[in-house]
Amino acid sequence: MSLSLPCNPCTSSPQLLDISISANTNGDNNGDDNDNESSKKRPAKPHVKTACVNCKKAHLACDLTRPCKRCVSSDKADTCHDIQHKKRGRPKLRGMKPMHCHLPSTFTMIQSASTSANYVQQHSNSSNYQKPTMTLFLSMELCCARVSDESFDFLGLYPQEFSHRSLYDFIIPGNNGTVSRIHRSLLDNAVTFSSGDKINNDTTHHHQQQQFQQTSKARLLPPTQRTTAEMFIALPPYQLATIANGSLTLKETITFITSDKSRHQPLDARFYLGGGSGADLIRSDSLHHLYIVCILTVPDTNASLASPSEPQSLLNNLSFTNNRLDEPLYSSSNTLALTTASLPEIQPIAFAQDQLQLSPLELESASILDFEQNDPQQLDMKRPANDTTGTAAMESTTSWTKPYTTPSPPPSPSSPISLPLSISSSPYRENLGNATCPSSDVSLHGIKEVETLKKETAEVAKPTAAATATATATATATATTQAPFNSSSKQLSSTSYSIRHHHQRQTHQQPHQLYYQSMLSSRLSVEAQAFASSTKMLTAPAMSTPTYNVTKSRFHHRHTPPNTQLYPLSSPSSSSLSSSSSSSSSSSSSLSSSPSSSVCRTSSVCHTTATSMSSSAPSSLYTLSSINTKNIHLL
DNA sequence: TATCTCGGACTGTCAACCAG
DNA sequence: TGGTTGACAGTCCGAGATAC
Repeated sequence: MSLSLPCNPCTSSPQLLDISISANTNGDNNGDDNDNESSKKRPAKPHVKTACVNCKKAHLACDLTRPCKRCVSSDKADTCHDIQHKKRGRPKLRGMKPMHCHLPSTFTMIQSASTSANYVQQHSNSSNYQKPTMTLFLSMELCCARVSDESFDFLGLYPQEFSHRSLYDFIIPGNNGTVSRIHRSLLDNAVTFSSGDKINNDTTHHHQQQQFQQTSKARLLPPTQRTTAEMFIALPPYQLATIANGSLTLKETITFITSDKSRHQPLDARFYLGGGSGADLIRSDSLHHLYIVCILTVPDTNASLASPSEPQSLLNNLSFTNNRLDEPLYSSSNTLALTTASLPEIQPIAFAQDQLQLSPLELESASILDFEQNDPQQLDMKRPANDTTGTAAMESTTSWTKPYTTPSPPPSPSSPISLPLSISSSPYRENLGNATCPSSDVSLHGIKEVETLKKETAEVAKPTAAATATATATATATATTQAPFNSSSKQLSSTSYSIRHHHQRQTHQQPHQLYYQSMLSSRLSVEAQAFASSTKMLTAPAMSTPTYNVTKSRFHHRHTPPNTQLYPLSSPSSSSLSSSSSSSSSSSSSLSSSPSSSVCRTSSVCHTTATSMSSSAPSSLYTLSSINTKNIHLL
């Protein structure tokens, strides 16, 4: 008769493990006549406290070692790691907790503590206003690596519930496009920032600008941090929240799905590239440290009415005080010292938003325009200042501030917020064209300066673009390709088109598209998946995932349609997931599906990056078969 | 035959509830 | 306050499916 020993966590210790096993052995020896009973009852083998991701996926026994024996035997040692568990036990009654109550949490406390270190508390009385913020640290694939405790207050979801899952899982399907575009913008921001690692600080401003233009070019983004990266756990939140040198900050109101799936919660979201682990967009060798930070706040109707004369935080390092994240980032008085003419030296000029490029993303690309047109006040982009890693070139940006798109009424002429600097500074914004500029909160002065800058940039761009047709994306391309969308630049259209088409023939790809090809996660946006599928990795750079020998794969036989060339990202879905897949993304379905199993599968996909998938073919089997790519086949 | 998938049993954890 | 209950999450057995 076997002994049914409780699987106490203490049994994880080797000593107790041995005791329990021996007890079981004794029990079996004493009662071998009850085979039927013993066969029904579980053996007393204690469960490990945490199974590795591979064993969990396979529903197989794991052990305490890492890599576990099973992973070693199955050649999956490189992907053998623990996953973050959800909170066990009966959940607290969610209805008992008032929404958005600001309970002290470790995360918040740490973040608050960071205020003194990384934030500038410009006005003392602003500290009286405490607004809870929810922070998400995401991989460059928008998979959640770490989430602050406020997730429960905001969405009724525990931080663990975000683990390794895509951000798309938590937003309404209608916002997929918005998030996708933000994602794309961040990727472009990362990929097309100046590749000139060294800019001579002694050069004159004009020379510096030219040098910046010349040294700027598209570059390849190396494999970045996965959601399981140690840094997400090891680094304190305030450090992770540090913005990467050169990153843009994108603001958008995104509607999230709460724990009560029938209820949605709109939140103001700010996205920027995280530099807490040393990522610096100026230094190409640090790009693999990149990740994405998303800060969420509850939309504040009063914020839009905030008077510019109210105490506002100065955009310094992180550009705002963390307890004022909900506020529009009005510039402080010293913002006026900045002029658009000074912007190019620090802006990521190598944006190539070739809107009319005849790529598979044509419609999506054009939607960038819609993005702003449809809701011009939603997108907020500001120049970041940086943290301690700021270079000399970026030091001039430390006072960058940018309150641009808030629902607030246009500032008064006496307001220090007279110039929407981010518009002129951001090539992304520039790319949107004047038609995309919100009319309500942009002063004429600002528009004129924007157009002046565009013209200047375009003039510099023309010869450069013609000479560098082989470049994937350049700032000059930005200046030319945005022309069709810019009514004020029509005089450049003809030239721009010729240059653009020539450029298009050479590359066909934008920076973020290169990234889509390199970071082959099913949790990427539909756009990314579609692009990676359509381009079939033919032009993928050196960082591309090694091709997977699908001839050994089961799903190749199961699911591969005729004449379909398989690539990791575009691998067909498994039969188990195909039923729940949707064209928008697999995210929505996974959220609404059954808890444990679906989460398990979802997280497994999130773990899958180019590196993991390329690690070994057998280990890719599961992932590949789990990827939902129903929409891929529709392309 | 080997390997993989996955339903579901079993068990741990924890908040809510309740009796003393 | 301590015990009980219930809800939920994690582990992994084992049956069935699939590949070779």
